[in-house]
Amino acid sequence: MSIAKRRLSPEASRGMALAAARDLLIESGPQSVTLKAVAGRIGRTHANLLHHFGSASGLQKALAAYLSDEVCGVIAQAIMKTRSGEGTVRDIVDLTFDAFDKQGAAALWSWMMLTGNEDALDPIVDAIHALVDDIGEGGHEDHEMHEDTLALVLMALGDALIGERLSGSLDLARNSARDMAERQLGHALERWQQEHEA
Amino acid sequence: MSIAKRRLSPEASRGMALAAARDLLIESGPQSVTLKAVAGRIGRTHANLLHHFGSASGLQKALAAYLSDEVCGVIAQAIMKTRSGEGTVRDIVDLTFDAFDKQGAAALWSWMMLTGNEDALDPIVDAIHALVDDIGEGGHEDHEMHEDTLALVLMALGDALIGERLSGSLDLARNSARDMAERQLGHALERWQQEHEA
DNA sequence: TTTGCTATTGACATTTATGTAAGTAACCTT
DNA sequence: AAGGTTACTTACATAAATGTCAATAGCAAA
Repeated sequence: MSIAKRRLSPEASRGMALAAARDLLIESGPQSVTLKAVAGRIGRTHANLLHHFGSASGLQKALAAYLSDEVCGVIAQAIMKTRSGEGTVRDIVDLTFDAFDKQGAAALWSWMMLTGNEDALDPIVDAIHALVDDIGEGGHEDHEMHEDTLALVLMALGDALIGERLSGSLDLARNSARDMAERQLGHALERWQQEHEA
Repeated sequence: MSIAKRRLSPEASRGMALAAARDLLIESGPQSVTLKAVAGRIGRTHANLLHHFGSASGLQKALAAYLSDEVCGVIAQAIMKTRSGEGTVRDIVDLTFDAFDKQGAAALWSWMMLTGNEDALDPIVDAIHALVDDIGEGGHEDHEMHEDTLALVLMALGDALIGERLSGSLDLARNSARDMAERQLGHALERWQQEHEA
């Protein structure tokens, strides 16, 4: 009696579902990422998602890993370009801030905190750690660099959540936080440079 | 057939409910702040909360206003002490960070973002704005001070959400973000001082 | 073509949060 | 002490999210 649709490979099916979940997260927030909504976006049923991900929290974990790779990949690429002289410090800042804002990392983190799904945070932390390894690849990985990275990520996350409302209330430009982060990171990079020469 | 409990004034009832909601928010996250859970904490029924707050989102808004006043009141007090020489810069930083972490402001903001209840954010923004007015009360309210305030709040929010996980992953002390904020705010205060004298 | 595997579906069950309505009883006023 | 106001409760209704299970059917291999 059922009208089964075209069969996809498990990988393809999971990939479409995760992309749809990411879009839903960015557009409408974590609460809108339900099995029914995600399934509807890719023309499937919620039972189908349960088949592929096992449970709703399984989908959450998979989405966290998916988003982390995507986000950190973009940022790592920008850092590489900067190191080779092709990009600017501002590029790193913008990409990091965009990752949390437009790419949904901030919304995801809120969701994980809300649902108390701590396991799902692991892939994000791992991805950021890998990102730091990338930055310090030139054999230069010290305490201060880790601190500056922490500051950059914290400000990016905070800005994604309340930047718009708060900067407006304080009569500041929307990109004030990015400007500050750029100045800070610029100083940090100069410092690293000097230490590297010494 | 009903065993009606002792009648409280609407104000007392609302106050107990809001305190219980705050505790629940801090202990178990936004998702645990339901009508049933809050009512259970104060020995009432969920219908009673609907009677006092009109709806679930009415409770959310009331909680936002309640938390904002509480949090910003504490911070404003610390700033006053610092201005009069009784407190340190570190006190301001610690109180701000605690407000978002231990007092639940970060969880509240995540909740508002999650539920898309933008109206509920108004009292928080207003409270922070009032806080800035307090800081600049000595007739000293300029662009840079607003920027430094923004940076402090953003880092406090980010640290409350991911500070523990991230600092651990980067082999940093849990209070690294607070140390950085303290240094930044210290420099800013010195700068204000110099400009004030000039 | 036939057979096996499994992606996919529809129907049902469960849980939980929110909301409505009517009745009960506590407290204040007169 | 009587009566009115309303805080409070129980019972019911509704909607949405998650999960289970058997049945169907697409696709590849034999």
